[in-house]
Amino acid sequence: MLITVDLSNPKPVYLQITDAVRSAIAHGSLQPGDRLPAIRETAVQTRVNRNTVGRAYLELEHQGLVRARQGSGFYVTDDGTERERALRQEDLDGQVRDLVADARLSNTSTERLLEMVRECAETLDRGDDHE
Amino acid sequence: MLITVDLSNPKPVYLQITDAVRSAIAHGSLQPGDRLPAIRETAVQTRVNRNTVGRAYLELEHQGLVRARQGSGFYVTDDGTERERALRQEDLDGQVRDLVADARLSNTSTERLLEMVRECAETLDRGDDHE
Amino acid sequence: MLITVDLSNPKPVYLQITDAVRSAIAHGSLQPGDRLPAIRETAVQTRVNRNTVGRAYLELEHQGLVRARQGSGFYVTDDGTERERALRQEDLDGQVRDLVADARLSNTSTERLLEMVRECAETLDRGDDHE
Amino acid sequence: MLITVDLSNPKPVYLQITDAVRSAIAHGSLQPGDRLPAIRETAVQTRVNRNTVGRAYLELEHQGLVRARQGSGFYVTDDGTERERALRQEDLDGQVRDLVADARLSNTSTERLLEMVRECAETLDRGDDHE
DNA sequence: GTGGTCTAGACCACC
DNA sequence: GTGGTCTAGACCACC
Repeated sequence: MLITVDLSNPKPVYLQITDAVRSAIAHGSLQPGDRLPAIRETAVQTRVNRNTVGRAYLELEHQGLVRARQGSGFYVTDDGTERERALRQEDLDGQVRDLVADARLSNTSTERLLEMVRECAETLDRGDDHE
Repeated sequence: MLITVDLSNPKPVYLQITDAVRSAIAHGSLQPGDRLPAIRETAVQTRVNRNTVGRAYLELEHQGLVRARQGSGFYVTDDGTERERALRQEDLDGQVRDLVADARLSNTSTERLLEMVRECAETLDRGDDHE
Repeated sequence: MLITVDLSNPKPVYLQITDAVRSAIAHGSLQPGDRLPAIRETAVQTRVNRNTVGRAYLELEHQGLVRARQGSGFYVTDDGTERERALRQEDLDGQVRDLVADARLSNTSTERLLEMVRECAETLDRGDDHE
Repeated sequence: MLITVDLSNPKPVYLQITDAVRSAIAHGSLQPGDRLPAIRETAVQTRVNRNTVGRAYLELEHQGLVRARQGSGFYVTDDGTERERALRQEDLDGQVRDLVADARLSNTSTERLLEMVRECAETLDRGDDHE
């Protein structure tokens, strides 16, 4: 798994790191029992301070996705994959609720909203093809 | 125009106020040249501090929707209605983009996403019926 | 002398009226001893409330430019013309001081500032020719 | 960068702070990506309330010069330097237009106005020499 | 630690 | 009356 960090991105660096790890867990490139890249290693590779990487890993531990083993490293928990998917689904559900509510507030019909989502997805697809 | 504030709503009070005014502008109940209710008046009516209402109005001024006249009040700008509609569309566009991007990150297909939006809208509709 | 009021102008109506009267005094079309148009007359002619015109005249009285005579009307004071010119000069002096100070703050040289003033005046002249 | 506040200055404190930051951006001592001194830090250093500093920073954010990152601080935006220079030019242009227009209203010739500006600048220069 | 929101209350300028 | 500025201090979210 590869972790990339963009310092010009307004998203905090530690969140960029947790997102990268979470994506790897969601995609299966990191599975229950797998070890995360060492903090030092990730710090060197991303040119980020070790404390920042440590904080990102600690955050993942708080979410129950990984577990630290003294002197050994961070490992994806047994139910890490499930938890990750559940968390992600919750986030997406919340976003959809917010979007639908805001569309109401701006007098945008459900049909128009669905169209906007479809168009946006297609634009992204076309962009992906070219990359 | 009526401004209501819900303190249990996680959305900051000052944004609830800007939203109420923006809706009134969008719906035409506040038109270019119209005066907003005075800061003190809105403060009393919503039981919110004057400063908070003032901050909401300042925000609206920064968005170019209203303009303060010293000693007189806040008035909807000449292009307030257009600006309001343009801003609203921008906001929704951004939300849709974020949602679609996040759906990708969680391996949610566009079809599934559209379904989620449709379901959420229907749930809201049913809720509206009962109220 | 003609007083015109533009309701869409952000400048308060009563100030538009005092400005018109002051200009008439400065230009000499209203001289010491001359009577101002009656409040009622001006109100009808400008389609503005009588109270607003009254307030404008009161303001002019506070500035020592005119004097009310019970049951007769408002008259330009003996030293109205001088006072008007002195007030106007003061205002302009203050504006010049502010401008020069602000130019300093924005690293604009005096030469550049003089050029800006000259250009702006020429543009106004050209605009005036065409009207 | 050093921010100084003069309570005897009629200019509102929060604008004195925005001016100081804007000057630092214009001069290059604050560049895109640089962090502004923390709100609390500036508040202590200038002996001004936190809210007032916060309001100044918010103003800068509305002008697109800086951007807040939750829990991290305020950072000069990528196009902050350009925006700052464009805003500054706009401000000065507006002031010059107002001055020239007011000079017309008081029958002051362009030549006389230029002279006033020149004199005022020289007086300021002499004052600066003595300091 | 950082910024974000809110209140209560004072005082001011313009009107 | 109207909005504009400022303080002191509380509490919160994110970090």
